[in-house]
Amino acid sequence: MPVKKAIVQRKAKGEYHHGDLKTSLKQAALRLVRERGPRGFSLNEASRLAGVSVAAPYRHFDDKDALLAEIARDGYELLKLEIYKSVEKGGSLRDQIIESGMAYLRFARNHADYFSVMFQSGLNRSKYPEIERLVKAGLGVILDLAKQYERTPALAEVRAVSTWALVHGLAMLDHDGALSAAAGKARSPEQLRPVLERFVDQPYN
Amino acid sequence: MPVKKAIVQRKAKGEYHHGDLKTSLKQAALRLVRERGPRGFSLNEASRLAGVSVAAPYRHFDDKDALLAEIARDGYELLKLEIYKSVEKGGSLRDQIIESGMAYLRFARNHADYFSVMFQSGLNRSKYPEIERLVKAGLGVILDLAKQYERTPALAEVRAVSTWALVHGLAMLDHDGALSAAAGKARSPEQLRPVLERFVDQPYN
DNA sequence: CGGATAATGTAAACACCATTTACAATGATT
DNA sequence: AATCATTGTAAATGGTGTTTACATTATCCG
Repeated sequence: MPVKKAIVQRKAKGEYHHGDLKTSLKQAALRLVRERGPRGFSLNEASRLAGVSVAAPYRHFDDKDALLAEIARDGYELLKLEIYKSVEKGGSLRDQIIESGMAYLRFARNHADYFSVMFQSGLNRSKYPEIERLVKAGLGVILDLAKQYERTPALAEVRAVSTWALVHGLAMLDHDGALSAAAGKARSPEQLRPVLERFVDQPYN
Repeated sequence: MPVKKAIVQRKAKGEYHHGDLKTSLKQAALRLVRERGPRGFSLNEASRLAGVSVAAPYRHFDDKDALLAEIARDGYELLKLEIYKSVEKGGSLRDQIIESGMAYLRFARNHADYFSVMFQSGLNRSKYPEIERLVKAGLGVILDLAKQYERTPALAEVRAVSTWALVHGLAMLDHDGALSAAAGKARSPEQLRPVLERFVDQPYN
């Protein structure tokens, strides 16, 4: 019979060890980001949420940035998975491209907390090579699709870069409400599908 | 004969008043952002750079966020100016659209510090209506161009949103080095011009 | 099994930071 | 010249990131 789970697993009262402090800290951080924005997160408060002293996190992370970076990494991995899933769902090449873009847009919506940490926390990504690696791998997927879609490598590169930028830009603008603010109405990711379709369907001559 | 200007105007030794503390603080903040990233800025250090006590900033800004917000506002205004300039430079409608996009890309490069504060500082923009207003005005420009460029309002909206997103996405990816990292070589904004041209030249049927 | 050792926690301390308060110096106005 | 708003200071408060020395627990090896 499992103990009732809090949103963030706290250390049990009489215990000395927490059990899974690392993931608890990440959850706590994400919760703080969700509630107070990408800058509203402090290690101390996360420690408190996990029921642990303020020095405990340093057994699991070099410093605050390292915790943030690991969350970002988790986010990139999550995003990668969702994109893979949507590509593997098959369909025509064109549909694969569109679906992977839609997966990106849905990710920005459904995991706004991760998205904030990934793109708005001001993290120095170059200090964390594993993240760089994931970003490049992400572009690799897009580039592969584009190469099949276009006749020449040069066209493929243009196609890949612009598709990536368009999707990322849409996700960004959507993420901080610029789109719905501009339109004066709420927008679901699905409503952006035509934008993506039009873009993908246009030939590069 | 003007006094030799430091990068950030410091208070003169014997003086009690600074003279232009407000802009000095903004310059100091921008410098810190430039040198240490969007999170590497503290009011205390900015005060020190301006040669003033840590309480002085509060005569000019409600709090730290208000200073950040004002810098962001300056950035939006600067961007607006550059876009206006490039639109007014004339040329065909198509060229106006492309040139305003290029102005955006150049801005992200030449004013990376402002760009960071505007889009990566995690500022709560909804708390600062003047910024919201500027963002909407920016979209207004794009929407106007798109309306002239397309036959129907619906097409114009799609055109406007996707153009905005593409340009913003390119600027973002360029800003944090994702593009050059992916290509394995440096990229100048000019090298992105073909991406923009192809996009604008594609008809929406 | 039991003891050594690694892993994981705590408490206390440090320097820094954002912000407030009471007060001082200066500038502007009548 | 007296008055009052503006703009600065010093000192204090409570929060933060991080380190250090020490305590507890888990793990591994004889």
